[in-house]
Amino acid sequence: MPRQMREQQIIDVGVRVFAKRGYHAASVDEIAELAGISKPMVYLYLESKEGLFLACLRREAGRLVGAFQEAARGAGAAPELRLHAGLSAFFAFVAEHRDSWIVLHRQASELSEAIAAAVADARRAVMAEVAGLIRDGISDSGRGSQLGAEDADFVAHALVGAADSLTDWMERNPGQSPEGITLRLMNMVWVGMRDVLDGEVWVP
Amino acid sequence: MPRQMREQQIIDVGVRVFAKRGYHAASVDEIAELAGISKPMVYLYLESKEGLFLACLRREAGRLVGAFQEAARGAGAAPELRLHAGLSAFFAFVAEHRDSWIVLHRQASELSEAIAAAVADARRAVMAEVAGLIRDGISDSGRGSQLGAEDADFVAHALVGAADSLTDWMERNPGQSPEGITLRLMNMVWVGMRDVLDGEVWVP
Amino acid sequence: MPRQMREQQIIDVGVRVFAKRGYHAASVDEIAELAGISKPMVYLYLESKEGLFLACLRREAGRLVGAFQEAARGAGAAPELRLHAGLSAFFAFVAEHRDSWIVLHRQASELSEAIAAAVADARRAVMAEVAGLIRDGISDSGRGSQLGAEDADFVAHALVGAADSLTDWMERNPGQSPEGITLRLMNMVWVGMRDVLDGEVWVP
Amino acid sequence: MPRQMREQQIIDVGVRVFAKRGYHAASVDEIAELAGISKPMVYLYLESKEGLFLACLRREAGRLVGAFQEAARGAGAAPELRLHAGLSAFFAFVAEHRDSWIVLHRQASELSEAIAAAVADARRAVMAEVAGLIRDGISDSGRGSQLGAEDADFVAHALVGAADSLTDWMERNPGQSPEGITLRLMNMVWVGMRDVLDGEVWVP
DNA sequence: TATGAATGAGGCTTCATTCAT
DNA sequence: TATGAATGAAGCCTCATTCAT
Repeated sequence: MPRQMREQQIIDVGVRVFAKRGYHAASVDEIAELAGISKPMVYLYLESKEGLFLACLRREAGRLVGAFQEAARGAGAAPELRLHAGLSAFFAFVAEHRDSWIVLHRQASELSEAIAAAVADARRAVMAEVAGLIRDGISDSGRGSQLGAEDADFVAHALVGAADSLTDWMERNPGQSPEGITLRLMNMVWVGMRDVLDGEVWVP
Repeated sequence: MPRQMREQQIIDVGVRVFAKRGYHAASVDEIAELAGISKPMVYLYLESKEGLFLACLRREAGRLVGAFQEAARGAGAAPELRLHAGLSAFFAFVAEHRDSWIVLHRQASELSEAIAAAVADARRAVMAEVAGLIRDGISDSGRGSQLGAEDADFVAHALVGAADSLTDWMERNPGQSPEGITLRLMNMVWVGMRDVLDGEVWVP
Repeated sequence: MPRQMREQQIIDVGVRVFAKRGYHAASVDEIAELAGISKPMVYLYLESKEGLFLACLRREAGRLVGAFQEAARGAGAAPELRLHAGLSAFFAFVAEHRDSWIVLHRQASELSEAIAAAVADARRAVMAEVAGLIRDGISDSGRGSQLGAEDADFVAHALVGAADSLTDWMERNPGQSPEGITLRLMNMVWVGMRDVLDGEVWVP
Repeated sequence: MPRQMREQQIIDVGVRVFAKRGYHAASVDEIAELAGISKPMVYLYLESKEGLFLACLRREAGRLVGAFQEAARGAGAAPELRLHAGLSAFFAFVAEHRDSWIVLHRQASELSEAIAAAVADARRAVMAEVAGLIRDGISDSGRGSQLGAEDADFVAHALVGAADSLTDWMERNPGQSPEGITLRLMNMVWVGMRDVLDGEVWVP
């Protein structure tokens, strides 16, 4: 079997196993066995466990970014349409390529069940707290409530994820005060939510 | 030294080391040494490596959630004020307790440097793509541009984080189509951003 | 609590725990806890784990030998009566003091379940083989068969145990050939069994 | 070196070391070193310390049972001849394969020297007691004394071993009273011994 | 008499990785 | 191109045992 093919085949298995077990728990032994080859082949083609993981990472990241770009590019000139198309492609990719997304997103499976459960609990507690505030905000606004519990949960996920990710931005922008960041995020999300409740709608 | 104190001291060190090395790479040996005690003490007080990690996780999660709740509770009745105060406390906590946040957020450090770099690269590529669209959207809107590159980056981080987190929501709400999720997210973020550009501002 | 009493109390617990877990698997921690005292007390009174075990061993061995001697002594002058009484006391002791016997006899519990099972299997195979021969011998003898399967099993146990124990004798009597030992054992057991089948009976 | 061979070689060493040290005191390190290989090989071929011990146990048990069966099978039709041949093979095996027998029989070496000595002392005391009775019985019987001290010791070993082993039988036959067991054992052994003294001899 | 706190030492096990063919 | 055989290194965990009080 030609080198190119073998390599792809190993990466295929790698993605599957890394997704299932996480980086550390995955063993080269298992990957080699599932790929139907011997361990030295893995090392010959991918250098090391890390090399193999990087190859998996890069291929899947490329595919994900590619899907986003292609969709965005094909959606005309308007930037909001391009963004919309890109996001749409992203969610579709995640829905269709579970293992790829898990490897890129890594998490959960990397840690033991007990730990993963504790992490999930903590995150769930935060979500609940935030979702509660959102719900209160909605009913307080008196704007009627097209938004139910599910929606509040949706907004909470988006908000928590945004905050989570902004901690990276914060790190890269040392001048910014936590307070400033908070205000910006509130403006973006809260104003958007309020206006949506007011009937303002965006459609592609 | 009394039991209670020792336990907290071990957890202190644990948070530091787990933050620096990640769960797998952290060794109980190192933690014991930095705590100035022998390994058996760690096991006597925290049961196992996993037990120690869980203790770290729980204590720091409790502190974070506590900070959020306390701030929210002290901010009056209006939900948006409470949300604002909570977020503010969150960002302040993250800024002040680096290690705690890293342990809770885990990530990068769990993996080797090369891998963490590759992950960061992929994420940065996505960010750049998205930030570009945001910038285009802003200039297109002709609304003048109070928002510069830094702001676009901010929005991109928030948006990507939100999308990232919504993949979990998606998993828990199987009936939802990727397309529906996309639309909701666009409405929340894009409308908010547009209206902010139009001068609508939220202040606490 | 006076030293004497404490010591006996610790030994009581020791016998129980050593019987249940075997020497290695028994932990001083458990013994101290069950005795309701702290570990240093165990060391203060019994020197070491080994010292504790030896104390258990000696006390129980003394009791067993004592029971045997006392019974034998009280059974009159005829040696076979004395032997009979001693054996009787022995079996009664074993039946009544399970833990003591297990500690003296040690075995099974010393090893993991899987290993103990394997050992038991091997011994059972040997028993079956021998019991088969015994049964054959009985029916061959044409002497009618007061002895059933249960009896054959009894004889097999006795015979195998005797052989087993004679390996020690063999070791202490290097001049003896295996063949000679065999002949002696056969004479003792087989002749006895045959004569018993012929109706010769011994009663105390 | 081919896999099969290595495995046998490891088991060879295992038997030697387990016999010398006992299961718990034996270390995989030592076994690997004596086998001239690295520890991981032991685990690759035998799974675990327990797996290695079980392999030793099974191989040696198989050999012992095999020797017994083969001898018995080749000894003609008369059951007593077959039993005789089997016992003969057993004692020969034990004499020739010290380590195998120790591993199968385990004992002494499992425990520390001091403990093993104490156990031996206790057993020796019992033996002496019993042997005394036997001697007395012989001289009492007035049948002359072809049997000397050595013989009495032999009978004592057999008798004690039989009694020892019958405690297992007793456990498996709960209906049986200690007294009943005693009577049976006396009949079997004492009658045999008496008749042997009377000149009744069994020869193959 | 009694103990809470502490440790040195050592064992089993598992990898990622590489020869030699 | 392909592999069967082999290992260095390191980690988690558990004990018997002892201070200092």
